[in-house]
Amino acid sequence: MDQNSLPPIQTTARDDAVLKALVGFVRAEALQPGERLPTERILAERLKVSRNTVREALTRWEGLGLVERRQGSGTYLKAAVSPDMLHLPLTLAGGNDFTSLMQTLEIRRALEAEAAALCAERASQSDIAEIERKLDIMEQAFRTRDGMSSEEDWEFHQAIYKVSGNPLFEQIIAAMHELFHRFWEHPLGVRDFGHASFPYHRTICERIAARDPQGARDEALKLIATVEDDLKRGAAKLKLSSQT
Amino acid sequence: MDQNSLPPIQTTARDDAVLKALVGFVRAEALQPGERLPTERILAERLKVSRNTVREALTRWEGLGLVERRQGSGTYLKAAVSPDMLHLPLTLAGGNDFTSLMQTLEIRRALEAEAAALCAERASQSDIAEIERKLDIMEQAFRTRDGMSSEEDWEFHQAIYKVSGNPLFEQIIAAMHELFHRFWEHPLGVRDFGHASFPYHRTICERIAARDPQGARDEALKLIATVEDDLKRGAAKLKLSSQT
DNA sequence: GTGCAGAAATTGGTTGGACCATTGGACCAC
DNA sequence: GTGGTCCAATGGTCCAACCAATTTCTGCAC
Repeated sequence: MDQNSLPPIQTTARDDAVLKALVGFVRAEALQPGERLPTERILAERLKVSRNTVREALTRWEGLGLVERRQGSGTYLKAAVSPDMLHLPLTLAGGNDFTSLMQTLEIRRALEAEAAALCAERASQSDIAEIERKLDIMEQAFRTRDGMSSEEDWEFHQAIYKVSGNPLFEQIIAAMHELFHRFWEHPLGVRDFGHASFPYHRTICERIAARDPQGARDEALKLIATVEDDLKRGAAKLKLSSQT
Repeated sequence: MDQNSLPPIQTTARDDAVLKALVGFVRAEALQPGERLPTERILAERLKVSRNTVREALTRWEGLGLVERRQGSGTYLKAAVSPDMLHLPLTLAGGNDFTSLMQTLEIRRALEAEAAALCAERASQSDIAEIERKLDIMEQAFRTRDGMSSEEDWEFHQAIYKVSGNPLFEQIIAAMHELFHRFWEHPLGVRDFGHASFPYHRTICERIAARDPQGARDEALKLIATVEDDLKRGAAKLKLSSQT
């Protein structure tokens, strides 16, 4: 027998019920990110549950980054919600060391290559034009400021993920990106970090425009490889300076 | 001005303080995953905070999958904790249609191949032995029950992710796995779903044992390709039957 | 002693009510 | 307008119970 055919009854699921009701409310009211939710006291009254229960439910959502609570002000929606969301709490033990950063790059290497290949397969003419536009903006910023620009660089990559047709790429890589940059002010002291990756943005774009999935994949791999090299150089430098 | 030079002050941080103390406790007692934490009442007393505050803190950890609460039994550690853990909750919008399932497979294809390759590079002799053991169990189950066994199959794959040395692989692929199986009782009516993937488990294992990253990658790609084929066959069948 | 049903203790889940700290707007003096 | 004070609204914390699920103990039948 399929054990899923008889799910365990949920006699106690107050928090989840509250969240479910809240999803319904958000959708019914068409609340957008940034807007304010009802106060805890009102929710408790409306849903006929204790305010404490409401708080536990909201604490869950807060931990998931779906809402933000501001004492004295209210609770605000931070992201879109839908009934069939899947929450994936990524936990990276070890934090700010070299290993963790390298791990985010391993994930990104795999996904970046796949996204570039899919993009090359599926891009329409207008898609390609848009990617080239982002590339121009990025190269412009690079020359003007004589260095990689996180902002414009990121937008170029996002354009690729978008054209890949699979929103999961953007979501997951964005998570890796944030994980990476959370420890990235300039802790590793590599001044020209990212410089080496610059030329590969154009080559990726060219392979996509040529509808060459394998070529796009290869160029994406080269790009990530340069970032990995930068990271290793930074780590070596750090190790050296901490051994004095 | 760097806007980071003047971060907002944190006047209240009771929950975080509780979690910080709890991290210290877990490390001091060298608690392993599976072991039980002190009861909420004891924690409240020891930390001189309300039980409510303790509960909010634990709710956070529960949402992050670090801890599991069982009414009447206790609160149990589910994963290793460290002071400098990094959490990034990722929420994926799920869908139950063919496209969504295909998208999870695209992600999995990229990650599965990379994980297999890394595994082939990094596996020790004992790692290989462990993977072969899981493979034997899976094949045994396959022959006994004459069909793919989700449970044993999944354990085999997990063994590979583990040996890859990067916990993110397991975390992300597990999410894709759940997303996939959430709408998978047998909705597509493909009886022998998964049969075609069977032989590739052994070939992957062989390439890993031979320390052949590229070979392992190729076999992993073939495995995912069979699943994609099954999915497409199921979708075609479904389309046909719904057109009657 | 063994085995098992039922009582008792333990533990997380929920409730209601109270008070504190922060916020943001209203109002006022200048 | 500027700056200050006051005040109501809101999230944060606390307390003291009680409920519900689980575990442990107890005592009886055998």
